[in-house]
Amino acid sequence: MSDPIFEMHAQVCKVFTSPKRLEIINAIRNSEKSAGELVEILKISQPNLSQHLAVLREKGVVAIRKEGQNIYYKIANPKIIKACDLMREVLIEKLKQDQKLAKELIKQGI
Amino acid sequence: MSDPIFEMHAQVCKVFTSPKRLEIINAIRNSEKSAGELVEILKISQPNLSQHLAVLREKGVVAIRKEGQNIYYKIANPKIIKACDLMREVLIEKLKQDQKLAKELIKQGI
DNA sequence: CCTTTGTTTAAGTATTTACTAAAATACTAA
DNA sequence: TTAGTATTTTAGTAAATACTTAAACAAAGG
Repeated sequence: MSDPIFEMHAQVCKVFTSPKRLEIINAIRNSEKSAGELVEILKISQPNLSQHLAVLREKGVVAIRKEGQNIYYKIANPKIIKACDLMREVLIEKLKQDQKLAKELIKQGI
Repeated sequence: MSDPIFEMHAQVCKVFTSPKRLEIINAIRNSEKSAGELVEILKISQPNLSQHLAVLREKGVVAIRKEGQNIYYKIANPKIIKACDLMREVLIEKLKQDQKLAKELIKQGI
């Protein structure tokens, strides 16, 4: 077994490893949304959405507010958005770099 | 299938979801290390380490330098370290918050 | 109480990921 | 070329994750 802090750290980061969870995080980054609203936005089944929300809750990256029959979700810590955005930038920069390399190879006729 | 950008974003973030990969990232955050050195540090088998390095390479988060028989690994983009550190802070803050809540409950005698 | 609406949980299956052991590749030096 | 060291790749298996369907739970209104 690895050091428990690395273990926990890895567990928290699992919130980012599903495109649907990333879409949820993106949908609630500026304003809270109910589970029903998220179903509309993501266009997935309610149980599937609910399971992804459960992952986000268990890892503590979302906070909830109950109002009547609705449950509203929001991001628990703004650092989550910062980290998420940074990784998006890493991806974009890598894609640009790959594209640049590809162009150079084509120019050289390889 | 989700939007390809969320799909790719999720793929990149998989580098953070193994405690061993986090330990590798931590080990090379300040200075490059060879695969052999990393085996020493992590205390895992060379094939297992090599597989984790392969994940890091495929996602483009590490850069390599070959020197003789050795292959040195370093972080490809400092934003990866920033994102990793932010998620660590999110974890720490959550642990502190949980601890605080637990204390309050005990004080109330619940 | 019964029904409706919003949401979660459970069960089953398919896919993905991680680990172990064995084999292969790459480079260096004798 | 042969041997030795560093590293990766492959194959097989065990464990974790994601999705679908069906069932359960919770709150509100008639």
